[in-house]
Amino acid sequence: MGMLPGLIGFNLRCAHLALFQHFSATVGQEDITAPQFGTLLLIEANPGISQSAIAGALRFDRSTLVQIIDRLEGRDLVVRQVSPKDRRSHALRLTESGFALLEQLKELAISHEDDVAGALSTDERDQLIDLLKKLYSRG
Amino acid sequence: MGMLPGLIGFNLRCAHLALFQHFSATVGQEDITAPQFGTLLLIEANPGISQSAIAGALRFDRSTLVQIIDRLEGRDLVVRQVSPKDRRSHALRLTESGFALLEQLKELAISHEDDVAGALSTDERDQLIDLLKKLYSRG
DNA sequence: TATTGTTATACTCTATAACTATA
DNA sequence: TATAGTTATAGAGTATAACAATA
Repeated sequence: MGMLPGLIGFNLRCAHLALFQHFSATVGQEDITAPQFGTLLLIEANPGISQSAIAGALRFDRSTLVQIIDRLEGRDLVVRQVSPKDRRSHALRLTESGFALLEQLKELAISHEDDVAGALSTDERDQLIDLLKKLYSRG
Repeated sequence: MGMLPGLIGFNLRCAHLALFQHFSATVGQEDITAPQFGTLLLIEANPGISQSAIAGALRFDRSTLVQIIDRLEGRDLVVRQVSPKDRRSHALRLTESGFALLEQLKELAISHEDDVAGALSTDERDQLIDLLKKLYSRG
């Protein structure tokens, strides 16, 4: 395998691929992608949040958020309301079905998480998250 | 941010994104993507390797390898030879320019690696790779 | 029958650039 | 002049399905 197994990038790629596939097979049963799931969580935690704020938090372009919200709104999980404070921006909220689905998704996500972290102890899991945060929290 | 910061998947995604962008800005100067780089390394380490073997090692579909090799062959970095052992398969080898470019790429990759791992100690770096391997080496 | 590579095709994810409405 | 969102478009990355040649 040459130098590949010693590179952070290669191992990150493999892990990301494996997790992504497992996510699709579990949480994805409900036809939700990881960016969509993250968006729903942010709206739940911050009712009335704007598209740009989500884009900033998830490190996406504004135009990418348009498409994510389009799909979620098309499925009646999210509504765009005109913000009373700034009429350029949209205040996003979960619908009833949005809340209901998100509850299911969170349960699926937890069992997905437990499943993929099955090979790790609790300490190792915390360590891993810590190291990953260090990796992307600067630069 | 809701439950996001506590999820392995979210942190893996952010780290992967950050590394991918850094890779593009450094190793990618030579118009080489991560899968192309991995492919070149595998061919160098295993002259005469087949497309399917690479696909297996990198966890890609066979049809994806066709396109990767197409691009590398189009740039005269790799050649497809008919395998003497199994005339269905292609024995892949680096060209002179392939070898030359790969030398440059390896240097770039090492400094890319040092750069992104700058926030980590040597121990932490080894730990991270170890934990990532555990994550994808089963299931 | 099974496997290697190929083709044609399509889908997802993401971004860029130009636009509008509002600030 | 700057910002929020939108549109149209494009590119990268990857996969599926059907096919030819070979095993």
